[in-house]
Amino acid sequence: MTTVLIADDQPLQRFGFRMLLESQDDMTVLDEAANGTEAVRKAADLRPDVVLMDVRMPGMDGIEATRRITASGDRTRVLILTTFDLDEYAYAGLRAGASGFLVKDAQPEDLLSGIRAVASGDAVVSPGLTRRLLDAYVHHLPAGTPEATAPDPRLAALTERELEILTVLGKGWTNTEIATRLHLAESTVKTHVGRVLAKTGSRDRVQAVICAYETGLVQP
Amino acid sequence: MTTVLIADDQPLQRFGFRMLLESQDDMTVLDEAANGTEAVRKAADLRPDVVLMDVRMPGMDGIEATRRITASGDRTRVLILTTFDLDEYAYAGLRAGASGFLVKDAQPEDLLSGIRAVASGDAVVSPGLTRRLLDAYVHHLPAGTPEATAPDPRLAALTERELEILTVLGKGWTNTEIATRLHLAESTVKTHVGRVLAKTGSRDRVQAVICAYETGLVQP
DNA sequence: GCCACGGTAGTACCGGGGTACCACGGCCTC
DNA sequence: GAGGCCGTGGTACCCCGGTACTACCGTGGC
Repeated sequence: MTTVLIADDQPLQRFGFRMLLESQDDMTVLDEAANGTEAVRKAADLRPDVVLMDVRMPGMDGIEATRRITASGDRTRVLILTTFDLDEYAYAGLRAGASGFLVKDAQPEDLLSGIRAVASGDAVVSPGLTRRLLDAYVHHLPAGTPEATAPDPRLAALTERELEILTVLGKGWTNTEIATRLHLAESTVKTHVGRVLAKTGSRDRVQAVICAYETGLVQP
Repeated sequence: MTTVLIADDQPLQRFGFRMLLESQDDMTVLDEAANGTEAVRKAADLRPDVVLMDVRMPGMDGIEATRRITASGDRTRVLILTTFDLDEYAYAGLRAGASGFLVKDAQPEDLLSGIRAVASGDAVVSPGLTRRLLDAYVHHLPAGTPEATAPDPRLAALTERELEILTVLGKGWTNTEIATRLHLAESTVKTHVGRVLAKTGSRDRVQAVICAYETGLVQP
């Protein structure tokens, strides 16, 4: 069950969100807040999974409230909602620690799936902003990916496929899961896993996962 | 009306996508392709608004096909679909010019709204990847993220002994090793491990180790 | 006194994981 | 064409890991 705190200065807006969220089996609205100060206090009090945060509010605004909530150390995630997808708001909100940024004219389903994604630790931003973020990101990293090609000697002997297998081992997948999701026979998976263990000097998949973390192939 | 070309080597998968898309009033499937070469040819021929592109295909893969399609100068956008969100695929695909990257286990509505977003020039990536992109992006900005993670709630329920067990699980120890090195009976170790798994929501010790890394209990 | 909780330990059972081996097609390089 | 590497698949076997119970003993709180 995902618990939500709604922070918005417009009662009618809050009502709409509450109706939408309460119609879902897996969501419940803990409380509402009409400004940033109230949002920070109630977030600390109720420890909701997600705070639905409006940007423009009297007194403390949503950005500052987001900063304080994410700085508190609680697990609470903030999803910022605004009427316009002005970049200044978005970037400021994301730098303040928000897990997402959606425009209010999004489809209800988008809002719901956004809340679910944020609650599970993922991030969500509206498509228009994604485009701009992506451009900025690709522009910032012209050549390679963060971990372009593994420099760690322990992974040097691994083939592409074996690196792939090691990566999904790092996700905690079982052999049968790997088989179905990669469209392979389980015997093939076992062969690959066996070779990964041999080449990385791991006794079992647990040590292989540790190896994956230590080499930076997968990251927490 | 958004025109779409479906590129996937699995006929059943293509059929599913076609059924879903054709059920929408504003979409039409121009044609299908079973590999990258075919996708490039048909994209140049039919000039679809969007190409739904699978990554893994025999012959030319989806990444290379994406590169050629976006390099052609046509207005055609490419939305990459894959079974799992391995970063290598995502980054490679996005660098190849794709406008989006979604995992196949996404909700049908997410796929549809993704196609519409891409067709209108926006970009879409799956929530999990958004998180990582965002982290990388924010990390590149002057103002850092206040990611001060206090003791993770997933570990809150664990007793001292159980934290100890989880820590040595993170070292890759087997049950018998834990037993001898901590001077316990193996049955006791099993009891502890079982409780750790239950409390951390892990299916097996592999997932528990991942949890240990993600919570920062053990570090690479 | 009693109860809850944490740590310890036991038994029984079964499924998945890991090993050892073999095999075949595709691709590359001599 | 021969050989090697890689990815794929198969069979057979054994053991560890995980589950589902139950049980006892301290300690601390009411």
